Amino acid sequence: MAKENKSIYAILGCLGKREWMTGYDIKQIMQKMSAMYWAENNAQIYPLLKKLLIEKMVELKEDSQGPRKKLLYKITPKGMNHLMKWLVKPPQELAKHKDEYLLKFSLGQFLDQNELQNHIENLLVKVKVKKNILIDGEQRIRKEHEGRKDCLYISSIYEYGILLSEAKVKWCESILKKIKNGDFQTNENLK
Amino acid sequence: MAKENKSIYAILGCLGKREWMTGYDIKQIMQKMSAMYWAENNAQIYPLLKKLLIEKMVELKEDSQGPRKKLLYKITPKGMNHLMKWLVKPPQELAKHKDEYLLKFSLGQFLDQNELQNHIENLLVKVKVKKNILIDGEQRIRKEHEGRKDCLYISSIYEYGILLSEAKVKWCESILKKIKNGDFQTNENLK
DNA sequence: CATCCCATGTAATCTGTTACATGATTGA
DNA sequence: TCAATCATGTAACAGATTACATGGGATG
Repeated sequence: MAKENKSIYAILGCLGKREWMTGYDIKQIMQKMSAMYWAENNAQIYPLLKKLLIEKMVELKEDSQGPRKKLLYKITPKGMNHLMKWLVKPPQELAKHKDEYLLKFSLGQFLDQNELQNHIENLLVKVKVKKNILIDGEQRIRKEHEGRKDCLYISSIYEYGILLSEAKVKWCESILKKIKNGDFQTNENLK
Repeated sequence: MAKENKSIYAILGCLGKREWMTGYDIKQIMQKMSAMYWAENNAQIYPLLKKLLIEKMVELKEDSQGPRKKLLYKITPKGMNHLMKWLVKPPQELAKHKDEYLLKFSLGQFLDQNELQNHIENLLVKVKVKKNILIDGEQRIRKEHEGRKDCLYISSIYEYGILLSEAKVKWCESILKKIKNGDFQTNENLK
């Protein structure tokens, strides 16, 4: 059985929340979500919008009023129905990912101790930066989305990212302690 | 600039740790790693091994001794050098992922309260199961890999997975509390 | 005698990324 | 007037997934 393309649900979901959005609007939203749980780029969004239009999941309105031409999309009842059917089904899998940091770390025996330490310090910095971005983002969402139906959902997703970042910080710090303690077998000769 | 295919480093990394492995052996290892940070399936491994062979990053030995023919690969100095060059470079990005649970959760306003609750309970169960698998896995690694250079690396990666699982459990539980408290705006009419 | 594991692979399809092309408006 | 942002898109390529094909050996 062909796997369903979940990207279309991400797009339909955006359109379910707000009517008459452009492909560009959707891309902007996706970009914000991408930090947390979903990424989509415009080489996917525009063709998928066309596909959804052909399947009558969305409808199109051209806006020539404003200064420039915009293509505005709205979800149809058929599209909403399609979204809902998928939404109520239990998700199939936990998120899988390819993590370059962990791949390199798993091969740490081939690195010098200071190279290994650099990688983890580098990761720690990035995770801390991301955590702060998420903390700010959550504050912003609480204000901007106040009163909106999805406010608590979105801020909860930020909360999720923050909790995970904290766990990662904890891990990095414990690893750094072990590295400095010389616990890891590294490669100080070859190369 | 074309993005480098990191899958080849995952394969070279496996071969860097142990000589004369078959494609099947590599696949088995990848399968274990996939729970944590890297997934690769055999439709990628076999063609990549051939590519690596052509590029003289690995060498091949055919084993006809045993009951069935095996193709055994070993990393070459050139391959090792290629691996090392990549390994010392700072990783470029934090892991991105598409998380179906979070996507559905972000659209929770379209679900009934009990459907929303089901999704999170479902996630909580899976995360707890995964956490226990990782705890067992870490124990096993500590024994099986004892004395091996990568023992602490691999067990640390399990530790990473465990810490993240714990953070997820914490999140699910706090969300469930809020759902039961009726904090989330859900859709009890439509559909 | 069936099923699972070992072992190697391919074809077709789907998904994702990069780079590019185009051009208007806004703000410093 | 220059850069950033708004806005829509495509081509080419890279990567991943599914399903299939093949067949020996071991276990029950």
